[in-house]
Amino acid sequence: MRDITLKQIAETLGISITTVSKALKNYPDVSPKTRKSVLDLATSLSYTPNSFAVNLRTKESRTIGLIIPEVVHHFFSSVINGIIDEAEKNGYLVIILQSNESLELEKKQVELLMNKRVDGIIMSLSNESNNDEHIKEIIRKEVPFVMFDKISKLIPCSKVIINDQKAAFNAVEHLIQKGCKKIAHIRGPVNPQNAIDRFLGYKKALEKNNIPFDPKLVYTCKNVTFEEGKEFAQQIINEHPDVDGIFIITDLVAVGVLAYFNEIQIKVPNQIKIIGFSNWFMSQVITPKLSTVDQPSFEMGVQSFALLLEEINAKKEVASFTTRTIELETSIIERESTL
Amino acid sequence: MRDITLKQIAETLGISITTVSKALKNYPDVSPKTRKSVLDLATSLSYTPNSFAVNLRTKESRTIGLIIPEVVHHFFSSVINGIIDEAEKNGYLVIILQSNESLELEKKQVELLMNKRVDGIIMSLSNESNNDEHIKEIIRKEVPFVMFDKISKLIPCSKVIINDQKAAFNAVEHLIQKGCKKIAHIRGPVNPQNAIDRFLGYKKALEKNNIPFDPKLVYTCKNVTFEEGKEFAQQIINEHPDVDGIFIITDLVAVGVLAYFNEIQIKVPNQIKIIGFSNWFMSQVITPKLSTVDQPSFEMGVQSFALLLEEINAKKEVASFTTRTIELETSIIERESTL
DNA sequence: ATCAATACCGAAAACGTTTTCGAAAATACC
DNA sequence: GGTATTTTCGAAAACGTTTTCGGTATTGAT
Repeated sequence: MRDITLKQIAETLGISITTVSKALKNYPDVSPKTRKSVLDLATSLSYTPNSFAVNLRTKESRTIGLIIPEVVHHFFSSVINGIIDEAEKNGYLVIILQSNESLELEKKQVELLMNKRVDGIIMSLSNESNNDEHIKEIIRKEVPFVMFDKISKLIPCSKVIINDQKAAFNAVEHLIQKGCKKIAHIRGPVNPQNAIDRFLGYKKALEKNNIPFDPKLVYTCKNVTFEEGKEFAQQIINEHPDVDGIFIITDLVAVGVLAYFNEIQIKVPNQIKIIGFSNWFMSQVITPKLSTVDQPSFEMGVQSFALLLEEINAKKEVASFTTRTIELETSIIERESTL
Repeated sequence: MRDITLKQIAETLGISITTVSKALKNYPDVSPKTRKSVLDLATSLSYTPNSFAVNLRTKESRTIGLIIPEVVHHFFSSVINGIIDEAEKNGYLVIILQSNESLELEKKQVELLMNKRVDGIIMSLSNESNNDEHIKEIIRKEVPFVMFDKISKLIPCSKVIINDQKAAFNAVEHLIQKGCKKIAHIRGPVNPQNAIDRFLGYKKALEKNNIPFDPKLVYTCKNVTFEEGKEFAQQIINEHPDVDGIFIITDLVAVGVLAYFNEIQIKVPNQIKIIGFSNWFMSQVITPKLSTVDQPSFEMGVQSFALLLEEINAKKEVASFTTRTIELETSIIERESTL
């Protein structure tokens, strides 16, 4: 039971391959009669074009690549969701690869996708990424390319981001409005731009409200885990027992902090107020419910693909294309941990 | 700056395309000298074969398709992780599609992947799936096919599963050993085999321990959500205030139950003991920590791909292939909610 | 020097599609 | 009926690779 090809249809109908192809693609120069007979036979044989041949001929695969640090992560899986959805609506499929936060692997994955000749690549940088060569290679080969969330400002490409600095600023001001006087910050790793920006937002909010900035109150995550949250919570309590508010890089870590405070019976929000980041599903399920910054992850995926598609289409029509940066809105979600 | 092709290498070297191709693929009938010159030029031009052409010629894409109900789900994203990892180790890429628990969409996704001519398909059924025609079509077209977790017993294909019935049996016996006398069950939807099996395991454990089975103590989820957990928890307390143990289809719902009990100050595990299913990350983070059944999701992904690869290779060598079913071990994880 | 065996190379077909361009057939116009 | 125009069709090239098979060129043996 071999696959149906144009040739077979052409032979059984006694016409040429050309005409069959044209009939199926609604070319104007084929008579209604032959078109109908082709269409009828094609559907009755349930013909589907050989995508390998189509790819070769048209030089496009209608497939895009997505590289993210990790799949098992609420934020990223939610972005994946948005990308897959939007891609499918436009007839594109998505190949997903992980960098596991490793620069080496990230490079390899980029290469893999280029060799696969995907029509475009969407990517969020790994924390290790401080080297841009492999990214620049994408641009140089003129493969449509969009970055989201963890971006590099040095790369000229379309981007979908949030304003991390502003969002962090608002989060910390929220703590201040709730009466916090001495606010610690558990920040993300050194490299990623969004960890830097959130830290800067924290600092600015303090400055604007005349709270002295104390670098000793800033704790830096290495792996951004639940366990790190617990450890830093302990450190903070030991080193600065008078801290009354903590702004934390992401909900997962914040939940670790809450867990430790629950253990040693420190009352949140009475004694210490806590605000996280990302609006992870879990933050509304933990006790006390975690205040956080909502990050529109699904929408980020949708917009990322939309931007990529723009670039893909521009490339096809050999039209000029100027990269764009879309900044999505965030909002403070007030729950029990800052009440 | 066009792509490098065999032809270009051949021309600059003044030899034939054939020889270039053979040199690159280590055919024996090319002299060491020409091989070296080809290899040198190829690397210096950083030649990579055009995968579209290779696909067409070899009739394989080294790409597989994966269809799951939803990406944003701890269990599935973890399986994805296993599949992607194992696939990549073997030189395969993974296209991911969601069925959103809809039969209609599931059918469409299967069709998409077949038209794309992926080398194989891995799938977990949606809850709506009671019709098998689209699945049988995969088998009929002899596309290598593996199902995991939510399978259909009627389809003759390789499968990776856990023994849901046994796992549920053990979970309920765990409750009994901890002293529970009246155990309720929040079960999954009607169709999926694993919801049925877990229910049967619950029933058997009661029987074996001479606890009368009461259908009124069984609550059936529609959407398997956190909210449903809260609702059913309320119902159980109202309708059967003397229930002292609950076995719940999955951790997400169990966390909903815990949340409700926390709200109305019912003590877990003192007043009611609770055991979930899946060992979702969150279950060890909530208070009280949730006892649960560990389901090796990553390993499920790994094994699923391994089985698929076996079938793909058998097909390539036109070797016979008999489908296999791998049953992975589960284990009870005892935490605070059943202490 | 002759013959056989081996080493090395390339022509060509094939994978299945898309698209250009010219030719043939049908229709229109006078 | 002859010419001009429009419809309709198909030959052929192209996309870039893999692989078969036959053909030289080279080596070795005698």
